[in-house]
Amino acid sequence: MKRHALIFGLVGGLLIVTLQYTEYRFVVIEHSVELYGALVAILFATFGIWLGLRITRRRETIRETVVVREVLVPAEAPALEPFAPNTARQQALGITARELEILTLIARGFSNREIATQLFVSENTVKTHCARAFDKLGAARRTQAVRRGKELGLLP
Amino acid sequence: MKRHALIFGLVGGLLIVTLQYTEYRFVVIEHSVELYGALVAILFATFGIWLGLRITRRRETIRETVVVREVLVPAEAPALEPFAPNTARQQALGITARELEILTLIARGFSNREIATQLFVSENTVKTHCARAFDKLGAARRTQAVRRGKELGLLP
DNA sequence: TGCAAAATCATCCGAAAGGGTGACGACATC
DNA sequence: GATGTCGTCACCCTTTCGGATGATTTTGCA
Repeated sequence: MKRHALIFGLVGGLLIVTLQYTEYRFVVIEHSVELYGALVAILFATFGIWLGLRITRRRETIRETVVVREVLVPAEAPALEPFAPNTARQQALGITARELEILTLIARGFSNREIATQLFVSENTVKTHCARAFDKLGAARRTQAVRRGKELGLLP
Repeated sequence: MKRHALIFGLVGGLLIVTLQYTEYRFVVIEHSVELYGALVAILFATFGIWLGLRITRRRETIRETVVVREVLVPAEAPALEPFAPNTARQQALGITARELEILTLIARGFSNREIATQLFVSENTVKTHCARAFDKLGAARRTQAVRRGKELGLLP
C-alpha cells in the first residue's frame, strides 16, 4: 500500500519534470498543446484506472478465500450456471485462490501472456502460479492440469 | 484507515502542487484554459472513480468477513453416459476421424510424444494433425482447442 | 508488532508446442 | 489416367511452457 502511494508520487513528480523539460519543444510546434494535454490526461487516467483495478482486484481475490459458499448437493443435478468449486478439495490440496484463478483461465485456453495481461501481473508471476498449481495437481502439462481440475470439481 | 488518509493526503497534496505549477505555465499559452480544465476534470474524475471503487470494495470485504464458514463437499460427476460426438458438426468443420482422435488424446492431457507412441506414428505426424485440427477449430493452443471441442460437442 | 503465508517478479535453461512448407503413398472416385 | 482426400513423415524456425531457484513485497493473523 505504501508502495502504491510512492509510485503515484514518483510518477507525478516525474511527469512534472517531463512537463517542464518538454515544454520548450512543445510550445514551438503549432497546435501541439492539445496533443500534449491529451497525452498527459490519458497518462494519468490510465495510471489511475490501473491503480484502482490493481487494488480492487486484491480485495476481490481475498473475498474468494474468505467466503465459503454453502452449497447443497442434489443427488445428480447437472448444476448448470452457478458453478461452485469444490473448496474442500481445493484446501486439501493447498491450492490458493490465485492459483485456481489462473487455472480457470488456463482452462479457457489463454496463454500465460494473455493471463498476465488480464490479471495485470507479469508473465513470470503467472508461470510461478502455474508451476505451483501443476505441482499440487500432479500435472505435467496444462492440458493435464485442466483435466485434473475438472475431475476434482475445481473447474466447471 | 490510517493508510487511506495518508494516501489521500499525499496524492491530494501532490495534485495541488501539480495544479499550481502547471497553471503557472499554462496560463502563458493562450487557448489552453479549456484544456487545462479538461485535464483537471479528468484527473479528479479518475481519482474519484478510484476512490469510489476502493471504498465500495472495502465495505464489501468487511461485510463478508462475517460470513460463517461452512464447507460442504459437492457430489462428484454422477452419470457416466456413453459420449456421442457431434458428427454433423465434425463434418461441417471438415475434421477427420484421425484429427478428432488426436484431439481427444490432447484433451486427456497427453503430450504429442505420448500420443505418437500410443498411435504408433511419428511425433511429426501428430503435430501435423494438431495443426490441421487447430486450424479447423480456430484455436491457437491445445487448451483452446480442447475448450472449443467441448463447446462444439466433439469432445466429452 | 512481528511472523508466516501468499503473491509478486526475475533469470536461466531445456523441453514442448506451433507454423510453414514440401513430399510421398494409399485409396477412392470420376 | 487424372483428381482429390487422407494419412504419414520430415525439416526448419519461432514461440510458448515448464522446472528450478532466489528474491522482494504484500497481507492476514496471532
